[in-house]
Amino acid sequence: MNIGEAAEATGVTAKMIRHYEQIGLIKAAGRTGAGYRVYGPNDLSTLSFIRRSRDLGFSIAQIRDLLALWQDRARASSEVKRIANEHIEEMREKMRLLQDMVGTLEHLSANCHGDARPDCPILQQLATGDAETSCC
Amino acid sequence: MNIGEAAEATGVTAKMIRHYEQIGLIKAAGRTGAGYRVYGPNDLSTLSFIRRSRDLGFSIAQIRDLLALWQDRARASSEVKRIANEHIEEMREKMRLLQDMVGTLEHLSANCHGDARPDCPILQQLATGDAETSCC
DNA sequence: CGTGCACCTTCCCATCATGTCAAGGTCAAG
DNA sequence: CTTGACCTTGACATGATGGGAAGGTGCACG
Repeated sequence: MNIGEAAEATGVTAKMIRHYEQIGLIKAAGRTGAGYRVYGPNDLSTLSFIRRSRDLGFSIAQIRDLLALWQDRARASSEVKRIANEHIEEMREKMRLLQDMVGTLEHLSANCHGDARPDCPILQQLATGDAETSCC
Repeated sequence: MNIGEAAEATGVTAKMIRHYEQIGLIKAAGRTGAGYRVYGPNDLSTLSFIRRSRDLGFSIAQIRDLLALWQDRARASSEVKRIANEHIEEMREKMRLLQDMVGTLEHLSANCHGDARPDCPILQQLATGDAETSCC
């Protein structure tokens, strides 16, 4: 199986497959006489695993660990769970930060006329750091 | 005022001030005879404006627009509000994506024993794409 | 006046995951 | 044999930021 077919089958682009090989996330694929990379069912499973991990937002480093655990028959599920929970916490933290920013900006936007006049609490806040519109 | 003092005063690192100058976000600072950049009160205001904008998650491109509006006395606040609302929507979208990932992963994690045994619904899902633990 | 230290300058490289583009080799069908 | 689709490597870009090297400047203290 060529890299293009493997890409099609797993949803990982050919570009990324080569990249993952280069950074050592996956082992180097076999080659034909002409130098084409060749992929078998095992490789496809690994690539699909990576794709699903990325879809869940795991970083390359985390995927590296997950792959190692996946291929370790003596693994403890606690370790997998730890990585997952860590990642959940990271994502929750990102959401918190976004929520804070959205909250502030929503408040400012709500107090902005949004018409042709130039005065605007959003710019006011950005310029001075004063909330001026501490209305509530 | 030196770049270091300006950085201290505004919370924008010297590194980033130079960078913003290079990409044309701020105009080139004046220089002393020796080539040191010099900053005045106006420059500090601009840098603080940028810093607050970044704290609210605006991209450089958006900040460029906001700065232009800020310096335009004939601006319409509707334009500022539009940029802000656009940004709010972007952030909400990011939160939605995160929430989806967190939801899925939480579900998997909740069904993982997290003990010394190797079987683990998280790895199961990553490997096969089957939710196996469609318990509820 | 000299020395040392903190600061400044420019320039290059790294991150992270991904995309784009270019120049050239290979394969299969017509 | 040509054409077109595919493969190869390599370089460069993104966005915002950090790190570091190599060399010049400013100031205070002895």
